[in-house]
Amino acid sequence: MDSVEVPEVVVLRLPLYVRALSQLMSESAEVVSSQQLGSLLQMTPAQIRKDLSYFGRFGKQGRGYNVRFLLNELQEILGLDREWRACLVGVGRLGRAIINYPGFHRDNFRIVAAFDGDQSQVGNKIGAFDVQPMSELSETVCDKKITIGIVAVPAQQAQNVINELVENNIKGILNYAPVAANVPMNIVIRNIDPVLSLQSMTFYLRHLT
Amino acid sequence: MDSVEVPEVVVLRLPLYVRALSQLMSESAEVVSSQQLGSLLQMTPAQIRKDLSYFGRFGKQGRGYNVRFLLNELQEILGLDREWRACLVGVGRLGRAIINYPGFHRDNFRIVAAFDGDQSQVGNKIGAFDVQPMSELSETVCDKKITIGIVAVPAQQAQNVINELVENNIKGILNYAPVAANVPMNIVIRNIDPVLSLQSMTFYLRHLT
DNA sequence: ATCTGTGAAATGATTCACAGCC
DNA sequence: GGCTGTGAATCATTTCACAGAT
Repeated sequence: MDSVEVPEVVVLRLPLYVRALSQLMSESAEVVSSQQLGSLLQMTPAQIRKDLSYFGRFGKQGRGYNVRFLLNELQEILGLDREWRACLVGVGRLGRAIINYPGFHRDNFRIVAAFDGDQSQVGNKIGAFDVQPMSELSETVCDKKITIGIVAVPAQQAQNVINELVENNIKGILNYAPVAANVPMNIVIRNIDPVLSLQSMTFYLRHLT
Repeated sequence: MDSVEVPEVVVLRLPLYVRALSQLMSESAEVVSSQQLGSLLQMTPAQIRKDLSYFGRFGKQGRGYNVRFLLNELQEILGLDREWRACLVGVGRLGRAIINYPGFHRDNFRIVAAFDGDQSQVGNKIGAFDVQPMSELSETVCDKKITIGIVAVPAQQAQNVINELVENNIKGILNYAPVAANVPMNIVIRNIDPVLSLQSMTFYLRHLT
């Protein structure tokens, strides 16, 4: 219940459980043990049980967890039982790819507006909607009940864009720009940075060939 | 030196240091303290010093770290002092976006081949090269000295594709498919999954509106 | 017999705090 | 005065191991 004392690492793992449970649902599994879930996700059963125990007692001793029930509970805990609306900032190649990526939509994250600081992009049609100028951010965020901003601008502009988003009432930021952006403590930011992933990977590969 | 006992969290942070140092270089900074680096990256100076101490003594007491020198050392530690070649598997929308993403190339990661299991994609031109059938994987990996595989296929096919990559001598995998893939212990895998990021974000946002 | 939920123990990561050097 | 490098202390996370439920 008291989300303040749930370790962040635990929260980061909950979506993995949601995904595994969704898969089990689609396979018509009715019950799953922490053991099975663990081997599906390559984690120890103890960790799964401990993680879940932060939020309640969802299992039955001797049996395991009801798949549908646990999935529902976790979705509610994560706030996934509703639609989330996001705006995209930056409609270059990356931004366009993000808009067209069907994965967000499938999981109830809807991109409902697109902005760009570049005048030459403004007014262009991208998918279903027009690219808007940043000056319309405030109004659109309010009108369309947007809570999440997706940042797909060049590194140099990212911090400014993020500042603008925060000033205009955006609460969560998914940042694709390769920068360690600064945000106020009450804002949640997540960075997507494949180059960083590769650069830590090569540490382990460097002695090959 | 002995990379086995460097904690993985530390390795994951090194690329952040590399990036910050690159930026400092471009601003012609010559020296930087753990303090300054920390405020740039929002980390404690102690953590930075401790992280670096796993690999050597790079700083000068009373002064700090020479930017160029530290950058070079870290790049060498991470194996970034050479080019890494990767192949892409899956040339759908996501795959095409990945090929066109200039960020990899800028940091010396080169995508040098593209594959797709779908016959109708094979032979199409994507950027500079032809889409190849999976049957040519083995030969191409060998000929072009590819060590990294980038997976951009639908979730359902991902594990199979990853298995094929591993069987064909790929040592590192950057996986964009939303699955918890299984790989042998000697293979390094990194997952890029923006939906997971959003789903853990909403935990903190769920009580808004 | 099987599996959860959970305190306690063990392990791991971060931060402190200071000696030593510039 | 300022800063690094690092043991020691603190704090966080994972794993163990078992009582209790089915």
